[in-house]
Amino acid sequence: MVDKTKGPQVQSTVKDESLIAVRREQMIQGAIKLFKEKGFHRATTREIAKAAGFSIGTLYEYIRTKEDVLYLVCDSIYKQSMGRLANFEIKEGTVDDLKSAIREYFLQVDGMLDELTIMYQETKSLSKEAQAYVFSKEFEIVAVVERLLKRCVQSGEISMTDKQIHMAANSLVVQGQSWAFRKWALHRQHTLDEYIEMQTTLFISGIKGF
Amino acid sequence: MVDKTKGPQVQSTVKDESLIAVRREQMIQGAIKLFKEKGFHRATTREIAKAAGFSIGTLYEYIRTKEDVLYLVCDSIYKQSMGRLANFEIKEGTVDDLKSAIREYFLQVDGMLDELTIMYQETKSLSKEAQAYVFSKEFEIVAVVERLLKRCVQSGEISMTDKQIHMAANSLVVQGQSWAFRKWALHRQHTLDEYIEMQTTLFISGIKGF
Amino acid sequence: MVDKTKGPQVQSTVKDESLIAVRREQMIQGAIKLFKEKGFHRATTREIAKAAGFSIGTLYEYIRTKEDVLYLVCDSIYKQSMGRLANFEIKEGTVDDLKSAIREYFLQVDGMLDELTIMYQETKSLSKEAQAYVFSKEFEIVAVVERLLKRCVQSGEISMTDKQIHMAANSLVVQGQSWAFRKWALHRQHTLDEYIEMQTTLFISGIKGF
Amino acid sequence: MVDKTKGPQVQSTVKDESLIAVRREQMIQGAIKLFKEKGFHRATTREIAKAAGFSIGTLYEYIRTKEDVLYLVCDSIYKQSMGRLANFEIKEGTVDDLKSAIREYFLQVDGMLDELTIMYQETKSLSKEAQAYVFSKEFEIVAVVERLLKRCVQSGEISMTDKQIHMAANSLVVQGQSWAFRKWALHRQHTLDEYIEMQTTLFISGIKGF
DNA sequence: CATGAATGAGCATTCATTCAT
DNA sequence: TATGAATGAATGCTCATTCAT
Repeated sequence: MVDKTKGPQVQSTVKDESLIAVRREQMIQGAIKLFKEKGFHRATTREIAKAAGFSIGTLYEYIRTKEDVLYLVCDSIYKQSMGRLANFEIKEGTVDDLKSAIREYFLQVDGMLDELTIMYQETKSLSKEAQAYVFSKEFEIVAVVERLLKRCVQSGEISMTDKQIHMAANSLVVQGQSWAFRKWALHRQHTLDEYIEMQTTLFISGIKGF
Repeated sequence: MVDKTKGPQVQSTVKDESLIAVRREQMIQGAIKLFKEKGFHRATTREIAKAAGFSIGTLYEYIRTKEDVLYLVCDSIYKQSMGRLANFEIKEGTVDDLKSAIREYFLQVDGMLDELTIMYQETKSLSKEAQAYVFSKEFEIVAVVERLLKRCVQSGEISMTDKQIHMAANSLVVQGQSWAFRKWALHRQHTLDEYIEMQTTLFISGIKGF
Repeated sequence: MVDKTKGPQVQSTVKDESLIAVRREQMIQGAIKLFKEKGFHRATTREIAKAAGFSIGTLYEYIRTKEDVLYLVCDSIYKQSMGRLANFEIKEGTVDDLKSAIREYFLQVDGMLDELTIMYQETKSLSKEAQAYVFSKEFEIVAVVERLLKRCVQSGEISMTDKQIHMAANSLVVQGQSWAFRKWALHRQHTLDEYIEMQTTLFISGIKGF
Repeated sequence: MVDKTKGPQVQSTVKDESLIAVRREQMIQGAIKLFKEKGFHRATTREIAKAAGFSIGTLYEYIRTKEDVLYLVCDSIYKQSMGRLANFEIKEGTVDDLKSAIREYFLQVDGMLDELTIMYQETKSLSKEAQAYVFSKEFEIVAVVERLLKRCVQSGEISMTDKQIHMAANSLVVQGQSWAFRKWALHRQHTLDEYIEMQTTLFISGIKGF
């Protein structure tokens, strides 16, 4: 049930669609590496082109403005995380399912630490339109968790109102993301497994309190 | 027990310390307003000077680089939140104390929504040195919560290991901050009171699970 | 007695002369349309190619530089006006002949308003060499008028020195062209017929004053 | 009776009005020299700044876009010619007055050959708004001549309708300007005095024909 | 011959910072 | 101390031209 809504499309003067895909992928990978190092604002278009492996002129054959690069990067990251989240859906409504879903989610976050950090720090540099699209993608992720919780409620294992579900889902998602954007605070004190275990306990006990 | 560690000092060609204080306060207030609107990178030094109420020349009498302004702003915001957190300390170790501390903290966050958002989005633009200082301030905030939890453990009301305390304190702090940086996701669905109540339940039940 | 002097030749990698002629005609028509709208400098080679109906690569099979396009356009316009002027020659030397020649010339100008405006505004963008050629074409047009006047002098209907003839011929040509390049000043106040009539009176009475 | 209508104002970040006047004058003089050589499009802003005697940064303290420079140049040229035309007005309505006014006008054109050529070639590069303003200045010049002719009609020395006056005034103005923009065709054949004399005869005899 | 992707020199414009007054 | 004019390195973006397919 992945949302197929297309966000604002980035224009290209190149016609060959598959070439566009290839070049944009190069661009995105180069840009992610660069943005990690210096952030979006300090990265120049020339550096982005170089990191992507082509010239500044070629870069602009595939985008219209520098902001387009950021948008493509953010879009790509979200698509990547949504892709990984898709298999959460097939689970039943037991608490054990929830636990393994949480584990799965945290593992995914851990596999995309830099990407998620970029997303968190640079989204505000997008146009309002692009921001809205990125936020809609974030909503989808929260919605996945909400659906998991609803299933647990339906199965009678836990009891929560819709508001509580919405709030808890947001909390869990944020908690996961904090493993990325609070690296400096968390990674030195906790291993990923420890952290997952503790977060799972905190969350499961927490929602049982409702 | 507020930490008095001074961070990297910002140089000024002006000698009158009280004048420096006055001008920097003007600068910080103007800059916060500006950064809210356009972010640090898009705000120009001229605009900052204008927002502060003096000329670009005067601005540079009180700072050395544009980054200094951001540093002063971040420092000011942290000092402000630390000031408000100070009274948490005087509480005893009951769960009710903890609950009211949580409420107090969330109220504080709600009173500094824009400031905290700026902090979250712009910290990465600081020099490594200044970032380290700002992070140390963040650690202090977490430390306040850790101390609260420890007192609860000491009073026997709850039972947690040090690692769990560290992790839970971080979680709570992040959860509070998310009220600021996930405004778009949370404020339309929940009132502040609702949100505090749910977060409190989630957290208290959660840590009781340890 | 049309001058057959060839101007600087534009190189092409294509060998089929008739194909060259076809493609260049497409190019010239497209370019005229484009230059009307945005002028030579603001029109890109891509746009020229598109307006001509082929790709940028093909465009460059038939020219060497963007300036070549302008040259071909200017050359084409002059050839067109020279072609139309050719029949002036066959007239005798009466003032009535002169009058109808003037009318004919102004009608021709009116049929090439946009083209002449392009010529007037863009000639300076040509290389010195190409400019010289275009000027030589302009001289030919003036020469046509000079010959007309000379015949009137020979027939005894009017009396003018060579210098006066040269100057009057230039004046008439400019006056005609001004119907194109001062459109904004003249077309709202005068119909073409009115204008021709007044110009004819002014000119004929004028030269009779010599 | 110089028109004092202000055209679109060019913004400056500099506050000192008299300094603005000085720097813009430097800019205009440098730009005229440069535009003479290479035209507006081929002149870079850096070259303009250099020709004006200051840095690129300073240039942009006094204008907002490159087009502003062209506008300032055109405006300055028109103001200059209008200033010189002002004294035409004081004449009476004799044909001799007209003759000396014509002479005066042609002398003025001769003193502004390059400037007028720039005007003729670059006006089209201005924005529609700026173009409209420049055209209105041109209308004023024509209007001066119209007034001269009207006075001659009133004094009974010649007889012309309003339409004829409008058309003749335009013709005379164009004829004068052609001394500048057809330099290559006229200056080699005629001295200024010769040219003025012939043009005067042509024009006076011409309008007497109405 | 035709195509269109690739190239990079070149350009307008911005903005942090300095310094003479 | 305060001011604001001057500076020029840096940057996003364009576009004429080339060349492999």
